[in-house]
Amino acid sequence: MTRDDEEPVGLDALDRVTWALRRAELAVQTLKEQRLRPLGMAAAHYTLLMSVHSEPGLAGAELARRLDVTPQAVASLVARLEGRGQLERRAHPRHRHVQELHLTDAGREALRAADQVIADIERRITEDLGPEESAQLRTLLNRVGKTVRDA
Amino acid sequence: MTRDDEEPVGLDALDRVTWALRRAELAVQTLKEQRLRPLGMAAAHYTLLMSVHSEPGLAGAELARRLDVTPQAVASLVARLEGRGQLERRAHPRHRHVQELHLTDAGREALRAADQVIADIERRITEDLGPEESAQLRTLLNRVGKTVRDA
DNA sequence: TCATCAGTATCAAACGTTTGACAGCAAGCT
DNA sequence: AGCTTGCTGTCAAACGTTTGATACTGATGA
Repeated sequence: MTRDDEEPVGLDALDRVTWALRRAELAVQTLKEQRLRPLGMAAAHYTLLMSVHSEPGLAGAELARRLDVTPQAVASLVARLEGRGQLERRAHPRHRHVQELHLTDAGREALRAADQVIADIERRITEDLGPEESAQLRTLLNRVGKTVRDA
Repeated sequence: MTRDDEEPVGLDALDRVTWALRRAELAVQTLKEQRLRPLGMAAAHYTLLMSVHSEPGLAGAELARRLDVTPQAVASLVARLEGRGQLERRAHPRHRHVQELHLTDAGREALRAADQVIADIERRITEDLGPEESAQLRTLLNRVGKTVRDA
């Protein structure tokens, strides 16, 4: 490296990949939140319900790991959703201290309504990109995730 | 659309583009935070310093719009960075109520150190992807952002 | 058997952000 | 001039999350 990199600071920061990534994610998240609000649901609630739906019966701590959030954050969401009757905590058959998480019928219905909204956003994106480039974007994003996690 | 989409809920949610987007952004953000911590700086601080560096002299509210955060969040960050002597607020020449934001020398130095860390992460990603696909990823992400913002 | 260890859940406190409301300043208009 | 409108910055309160600490359970190994 004989090049003279002694710039005061990178001036090319605006067109970095991670910058574009942040902007895109922020925009998507904002739109989701906005569309979900009329249904009385936050994006975090939807994410949690969807996770429980796809893998019923796992514990809060385990769920927290999958979503990359703290166990307390999950507990907070679970408490709220349980209060609404959309989620239910059952005692684990073997480990008494552990609680399995399951969706109630009301929870399934709420998730169904929310997922229509989310799926619509997803559809708008994939239609704009086209099927080929959507798949490519997914691949690239997964590769970035893997690279960064291994760092 | 004669297809029967009456699934109880999308079971394909795990390989949606927006899901991959969330995972990737989360991983990148986590790594940034982790690498920036030893320097006593949060990712939000870095972002703010970088923005002020690239466009000095703009007001807090204007800065908030560029970063897609609330003015209060900016004010909070500015207060902290000003307390550290990395940022300075000057009275606008015409509008007395408005305050221009400028970096101090200490701020420039802190930004330089932080940017080495961030640029290293960026480099790791772009090297892993290759220049061609990095550019493509950037393009796709920008398109997603634009599509979603127009929705 | 008993002791240690890993994993889960819960509590309390600190932190950062959002929301809502307020006051000040400049430009535009009647 | 006087008035409205738009934008700015600040304050206070509510909310959600993280951090740190604690109690309990089941499994592991001496």
